[in-house]
Amino acid sequence: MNTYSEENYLKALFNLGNEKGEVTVQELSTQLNIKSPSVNSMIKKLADKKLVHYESYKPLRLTDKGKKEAGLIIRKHRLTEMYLVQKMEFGWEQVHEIAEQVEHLQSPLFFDKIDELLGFPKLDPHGSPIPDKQGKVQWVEYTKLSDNKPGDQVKLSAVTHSSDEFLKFLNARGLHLGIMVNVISTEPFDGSMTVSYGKKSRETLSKTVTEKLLTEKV
Amino acid sequence: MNTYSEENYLKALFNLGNEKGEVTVQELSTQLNIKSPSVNSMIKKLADKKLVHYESYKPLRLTDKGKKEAGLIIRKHRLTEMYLVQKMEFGWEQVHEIAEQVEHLQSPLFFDKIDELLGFPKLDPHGSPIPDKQGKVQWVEYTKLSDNKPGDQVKLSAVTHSSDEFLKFLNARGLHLGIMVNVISTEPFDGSMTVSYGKKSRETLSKTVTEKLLTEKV
DNA sequence: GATATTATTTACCCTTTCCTAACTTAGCAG
DNA sequence: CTGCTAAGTTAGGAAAGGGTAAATAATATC
Repeated sequence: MNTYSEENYLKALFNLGNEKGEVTVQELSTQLNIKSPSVNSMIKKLADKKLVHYESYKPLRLTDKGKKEAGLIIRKHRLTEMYLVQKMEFGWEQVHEIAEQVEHLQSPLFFDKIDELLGFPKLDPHGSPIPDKQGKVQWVEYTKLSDNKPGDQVKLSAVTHSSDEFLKFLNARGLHLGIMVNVISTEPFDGSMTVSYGKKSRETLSKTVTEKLLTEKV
Repeated sequence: MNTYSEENYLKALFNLGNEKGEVTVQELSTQLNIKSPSVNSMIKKLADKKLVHYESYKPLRLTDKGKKEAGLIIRKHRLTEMYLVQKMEFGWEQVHEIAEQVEHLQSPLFFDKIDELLGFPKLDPHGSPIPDKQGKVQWVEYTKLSDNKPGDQVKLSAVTHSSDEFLKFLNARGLHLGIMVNVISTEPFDGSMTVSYGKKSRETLSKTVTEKLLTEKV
């Protein structure tokens, strides 16, 4: 079994991995708020446990074993978030912090029950896929809102960040998952985008926001 | 805030305390499965934090501050157990282990919500009182089943141990909280007791069992 | 009251996971 | 190709929370 700290490293490696699954020591250090020498030594420990591919001065990559274990932690995190929203009346902006703690609980019984009570959900409240019991993630193809063109009509399906502030920002503007968004225009200068949705006929969103929103064509 | 380990010490001190609230190093050591020198040094740390009264070679006692913090941990434990049984379809014999972990979560929001969803319960699934938000326990006066006399009719209201094996033993015999029990006879030799309840007209229980069952006169 | 036993404490050590300071390597600018 | 910079690494150390072995205090027994 992995320690609390090891689990956090695995999760961060999983979340930070680019297309190739590569992560630098520095990125990990920033994400975890742990200085790089400490990260370095923990990575060696994870490499000993065959969870991470490690070569000096090369980017880090999870092994298949590491990916699986990370996936299982993320599964617990996302199942928890879904349970908190669906069964305990929490808002989608409140659940991340609680799930950060609950994900470390060791009780298959507990998470199986959550899964069952939720009817084996495939997505969490932020639209992220819930890994299966083998830790495998079923990737869904989404397009960033920022990559859409004027005239496009898309469904808001997921967000890539779930910080309290960002989700409150969306709440305040009536932006929730499932809503249809029409792209009216884009501003080449700063990448901002003017859209309409629900009762809003004109709303301008900065690129910082639109690139964190994932959409599907309908 | 206290660490995970400190919380376990506080809880154990609370649970082991006799009428005077006294606990020996050895009792703590046994309960926590930690050798006494380690217990001794942790106790000094807790004494520095004003959570425990400590004098060399004297029994240990929680301070008022210590009692309060222990009470709040036990509150989280018992609320969790109640939630697991009432809202998640777990059996009363399954919830202790999960609650041992959940009790360490830091999220007032989460536990307040549980409390609310349960309708502010006063007792957990084993009949133990749930401390209030100040960590205060409302003691209820129960009599051990073993202290009753032949002819007594009592209600089974609580158990003093919640190990999986003991609760399964009770389940197997149809003994659940709230059931009425009639004392038929007691055996002076080994302290065993013959009782009737529900559909059972004769059932003999060892003293080991009857002294773990708490009853009320009706 | 002396001695034997048990409980508690002290001294010292180990592992985990973090840190800072100093060094090394890789990659880029000129 | 040389040297600079940034990223990564090594060395050494601290705090937390465990452990063993040995010393000391309290308690029980004769």
